[in-house]
Amino acid sequence: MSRTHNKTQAFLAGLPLFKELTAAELEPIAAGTTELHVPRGEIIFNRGDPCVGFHLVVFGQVKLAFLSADGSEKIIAIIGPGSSFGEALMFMEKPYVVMAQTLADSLLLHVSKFVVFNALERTPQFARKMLAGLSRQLHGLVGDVEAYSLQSGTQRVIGFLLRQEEDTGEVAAPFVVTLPTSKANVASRLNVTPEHFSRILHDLVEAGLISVEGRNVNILAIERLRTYTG
Amino acid sequence: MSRTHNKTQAFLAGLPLFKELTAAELEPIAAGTTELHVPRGEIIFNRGDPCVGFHLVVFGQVKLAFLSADGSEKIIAIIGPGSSFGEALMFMEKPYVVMAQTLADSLLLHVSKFVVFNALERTPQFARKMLAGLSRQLHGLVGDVEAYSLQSGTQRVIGFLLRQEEDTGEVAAPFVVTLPTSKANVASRLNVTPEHFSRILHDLVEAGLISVEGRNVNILAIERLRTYTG
DNA sequence: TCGAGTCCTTGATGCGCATCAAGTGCTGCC
DNA sequence: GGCAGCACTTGATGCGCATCAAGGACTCGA
Repeated sequence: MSRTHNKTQAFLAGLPLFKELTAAELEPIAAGTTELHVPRGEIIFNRGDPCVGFHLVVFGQVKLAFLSADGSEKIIAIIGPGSSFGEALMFMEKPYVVMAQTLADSLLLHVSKFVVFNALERTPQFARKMLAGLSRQLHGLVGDVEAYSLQSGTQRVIGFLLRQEEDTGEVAAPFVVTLPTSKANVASRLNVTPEHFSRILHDLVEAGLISVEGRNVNILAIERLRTYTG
Repeated sequence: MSRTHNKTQAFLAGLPLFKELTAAELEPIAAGTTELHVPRGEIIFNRGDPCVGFHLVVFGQVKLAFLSADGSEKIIAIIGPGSSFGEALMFMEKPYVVMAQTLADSLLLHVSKFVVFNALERTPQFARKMLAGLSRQLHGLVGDVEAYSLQSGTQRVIGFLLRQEEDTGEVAAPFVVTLPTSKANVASRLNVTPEHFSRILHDLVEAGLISVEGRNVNILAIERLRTYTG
């Protein structure tokens, strides 16, 4: 076992996905895993590229997006440390349908399809974890579809702000939410234009529900925010 | 083994999901499976109901939808024979986020969480199949998100018509596509109002690309349809 | 200290689509 | 045969949001 594998294995062992595996089970997985140091703005894969494994974010930030015919793009997910992406296509033997690009200098792990499939044969807990991971992603997408279909842009923005709060474990207003990336990126993630996003924030400020300083959003009246319709 | 289990087991054995399992592996799964004869219009589960297994459609048709605050609904999937639904929530230990309702008299199988988890422990091929199934659903939803974000209503309708053609294995125009359910339901699935859907079909007829007779849509010029923008 | 680049805001205009409101045609049922 | 009820269409109107077009505001490097 090389030194690199040791380090990789230590990374893997810390992730929820591999938590319950023994060192002996983890070792072959680490052997099929490569570290990727990717500077900000680099493309990890494009739509149409073949998928030979899946990715994990150790640190940094990655966006998943598709490109429209006219060159503009739509972000469908922003992936942070501890999360993975690209599993689904690995199990379908299909090329990627979205592109992935770093939003910040990042350390990624790429786990090859081969060792994943081997691990599935041997360790049922790993299969359960993978199933749980895919299920979570599916659940998230269902939520997105619901938001896109049933809610206005304003409601999606409010929902996003409130979810950030949940994630950071805050309980009562006032408190600060920091946008995970630029406003333009968040806007794309929420399926509105940057201009519209700006106007929505403006309206929420006018209504006395939030205040904004750069990427920091102060939640001033969380209950009124929850019930705000515009 | 009861007679009912025998029949259930025969159903299961015919499904892709269980194709590679031996009779001995299938038997306990059949034992945890119940047949549901559900008349058209019946609700199978509601948002918020606990999830204790997943469903398979043997024959009939099921819609998955969420309800908006004002009582209207948005269909996110129309499930036909051989397909399953509700797996993701089973693996997440969360209540349903959508409701399911039959669009036609249907025969469903409900496979309990318990036997699924047991089968996962024992048979890796089954885990692979489940992973593939979830991946396919994820892939479909990503496609939906792309369509909602990047395409117009007209493009979604055209995409839908062309996909029906793929599914039925047709190759060259002219040929007939039959809508899987009422126009209002298809419209909801495509995230447009029934009125708008009607106008879109009207436009396509005017452009000489299709003709419509009830639920049958004649594709007259498939290539021009592919490139039509409005 | 200037200019250039990024990121964001603000305003004017218009399109896509929903909404509201009547129809029309069909099927079934007494 | 006539009426009820559903599925669909057609028309008028308006809202939500994109688009196009200029600005600010901040950071950086020379």
